[in-house]
Amino acid sequence: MVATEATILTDRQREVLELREKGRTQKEVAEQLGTTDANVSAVERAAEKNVEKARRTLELVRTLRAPVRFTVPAGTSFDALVDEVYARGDDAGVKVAYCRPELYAHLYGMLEGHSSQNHLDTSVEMGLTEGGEAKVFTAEP
Amino acid sequence: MVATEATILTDRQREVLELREKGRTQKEVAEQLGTTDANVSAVERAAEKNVEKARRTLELVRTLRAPVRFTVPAGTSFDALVDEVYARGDDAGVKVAYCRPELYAHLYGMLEGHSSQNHLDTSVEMGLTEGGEAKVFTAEP
DNA sequence: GGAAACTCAAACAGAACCGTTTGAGATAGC
DNA sequence: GCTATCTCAAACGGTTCTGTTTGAGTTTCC
Repeated sequence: MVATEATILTDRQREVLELREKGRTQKEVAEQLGTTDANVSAVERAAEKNVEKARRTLELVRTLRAPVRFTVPAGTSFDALVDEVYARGDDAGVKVAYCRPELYAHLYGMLEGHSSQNHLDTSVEMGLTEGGEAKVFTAEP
Repeated sequence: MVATEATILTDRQREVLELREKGRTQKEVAEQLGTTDANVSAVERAAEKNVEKARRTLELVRTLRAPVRFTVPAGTSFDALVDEVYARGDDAGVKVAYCRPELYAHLYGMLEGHSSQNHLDTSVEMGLTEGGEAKVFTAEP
């Protein structure tokens, strides 16, 4: 049995996840635990939600610990934005982990909701992690 | 500002972590948020606990998803244990990510509380992850 | 069509967690 | 010694989460 201590999963959730991982159907798990399949489904869903939360938490922390942070004003073009990211990385001694076209595409994807015609609609807060990943801090609308 | 949605950190915890990350003292953060330094300390502590929980959760899940699992009986020597791990990995087509002395040392460290004189005191449940990491499932005493 | 496996939403009581306050105690630098 | 910084524990009211039940829907395979 795997221990749950100091985890955001409950014992029940771990139990269900473990049996399901072994290939049991929800009904089989339900019978073994003395409950209904609908309940197993619900517990499994809650467990997955928690795992996703844990994943996002670690990503948030990595973002918070970003050693490089700066704000780019509205109206900036993507070309200028890419330049800015490289420049800030250089200043702080962080090597950006993307080549230019990669970074361009990455930022374009992240900022789809904040841009039109290759220019930013709103000002955007950016960061670079220790590993050189580019992050956008501003929440999606 | 960084978003907290779908995370196990609360907005308050993220707020404190963020300001602290910028180098503010707890008292400065307390003044900015209109509370006491003891409170900031408590919130910061809760936040760190949550981050640790998230880390352990992901590790637990990686363990649960281990494709190779087996139990080693009490009395097994570390030499035999190491052999067993390699054999099980071979059987399942998983390449163990350690060379022999590494694996030996790794297992020795993990099983310190469960062994004496190079032999296991108790039976131990083991697993190999997809990446070939060796895990011990049995909880520490 | 029908059965099997699974999902979804609403409701409920009990448990866990939150931020905060209070008061006391480390720990380090001057 | 004093001060600044941070920690720790106990307690509190309030919020959130948990597992469960019930009843009704998918989706998928035969």
